[in-house]
Amino acid sequence: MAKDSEHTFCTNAEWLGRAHCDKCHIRHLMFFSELPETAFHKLLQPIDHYIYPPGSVLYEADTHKKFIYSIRRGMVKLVHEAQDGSCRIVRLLGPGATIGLELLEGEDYHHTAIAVNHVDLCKIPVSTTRQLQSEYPALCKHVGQQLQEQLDLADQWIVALSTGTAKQRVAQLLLIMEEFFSDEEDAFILLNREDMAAMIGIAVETVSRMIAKFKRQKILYRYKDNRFMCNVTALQQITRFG
Amino acid sequence: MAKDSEHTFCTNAEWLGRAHCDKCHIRHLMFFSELPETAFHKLLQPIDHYIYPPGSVLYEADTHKKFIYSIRRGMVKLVHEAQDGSCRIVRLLGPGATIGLELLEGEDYHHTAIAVNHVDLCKIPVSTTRQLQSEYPALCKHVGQQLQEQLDLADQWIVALSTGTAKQRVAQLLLIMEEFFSDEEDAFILLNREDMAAMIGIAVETVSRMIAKFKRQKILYRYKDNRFMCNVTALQQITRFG
DNA sequence: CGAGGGGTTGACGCCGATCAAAGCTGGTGG
DNA sequence: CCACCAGCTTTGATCGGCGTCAACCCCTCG
Repeated sequence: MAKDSEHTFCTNAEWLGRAHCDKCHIRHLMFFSELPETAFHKLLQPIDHYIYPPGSVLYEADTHKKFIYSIRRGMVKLVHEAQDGSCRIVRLLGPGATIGLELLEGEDYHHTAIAVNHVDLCKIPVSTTRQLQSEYPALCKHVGQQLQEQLDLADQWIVALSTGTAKQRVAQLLLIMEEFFSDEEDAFILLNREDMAAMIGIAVETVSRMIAKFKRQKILYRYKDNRFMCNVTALQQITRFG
Repeated sequence: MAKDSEHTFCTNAEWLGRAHCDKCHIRHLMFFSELPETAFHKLLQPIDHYIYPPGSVLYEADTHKKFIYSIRRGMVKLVHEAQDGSCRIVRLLGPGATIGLELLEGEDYHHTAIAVNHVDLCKIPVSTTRQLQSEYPALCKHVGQQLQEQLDLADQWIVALSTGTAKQRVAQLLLIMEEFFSDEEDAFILLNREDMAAMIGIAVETVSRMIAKFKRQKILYRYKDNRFMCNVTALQQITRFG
């Protein structure tokens, strides 16, 4: 088996071990969903499985490491930082999403990827991806699907989160959290104000005001711990009429 | 050769005739750039070549026609219209871009596509694309490239055109026009105020004010006809410091 | 010549950015 | 166990930018 040149084993707290894609119980929604089990028997580079704590930087924009990540659990934000230090979140991704796919076309990452939650993911060398792509054309189709999904998300970001009044945008954001990131009990984790502000492009204080108001109006309410629920129809009204 | 069931020949003013992809002099930048000439000898459905006048609707969101378009000349805007009638332009595409690729994954178009200019394009049936994809895996890679490019554009849209003050956004928009849509003389066509407003999400009057101010400051000036040039460094200053 | 559409400019009011200060909460150490 | 602190959230006060409405200009076309 090839040597892993980047990590010293056993001293990396985040490293959980080699991924066993052929036995992965959630492979149906992961990056290699279409491949047969035998595909993983002759990989030149290992696929590793990590857990990162909140705030971890998975990779930075304009660097050229050589890994694609498939998210198993948790949320990752893709961030663009302007030269003046301010930053804008351009995407928020969860289980099943693949990030770093731009390495298949170009040299370096297009965003900085940061763990929002505790994030559980598989780290796949680009070379492995290329190898599997050439052997299994179905993987190309899956790459296309991933890209199309992210394109749709980006478009939604423009239309829903970058248009309208602050109130409307916050409402849209909550609807998105509820739709894409709610757990089996239909509750979702409320991001901190800074992240929300960076998503919709308004000031932190304004986000806080809107969220506080929604809480007072019981449109948004704590369910358990840090998990919240919201009145979807009320929020939809707001997105339409302000 | 298969019948063209949609168009009555010779009565359609926009129809220019069958495309001859194997002889196309700009094929290197079109959708089928990687395919050998022989690939086009056994197509089940024809590929047609059209010119549409400005304002033509190529397709509408949420309809399910079955064509992908490869742009040869001119500009196409992808529009999302909200339920209240307002609309937002999420992408502006030029020669070499392919639109309608979402049909490869789903049933219907995700945007309304409208010609900005006189637009010259090839209309490719989805079935033909699938057929060629299965025969030539290289086409899959090209689809991936197209999607990645559009994803990068969408991200740029979020970061550059949906962030900052009105002045900064207009400056960013001009820089984008100059970078991506300038002709061989480095001049570009100035869009009308309504389109610009729909791109950056601000009021028409505000766009007008900014453009007028830039003209007065000679940061933007008419070159010939409706073609303009701009002072790039001045605009870059503005995007940074307002 | 008049009508109509797009662009420009002015006046006004409101939304939201900014600065500042005061709660709240979780973590640390005495 | 409580005091204290740091970081996050909330709230208030103020001011500027921008949306809105309206008038006017300019050009094209009938």
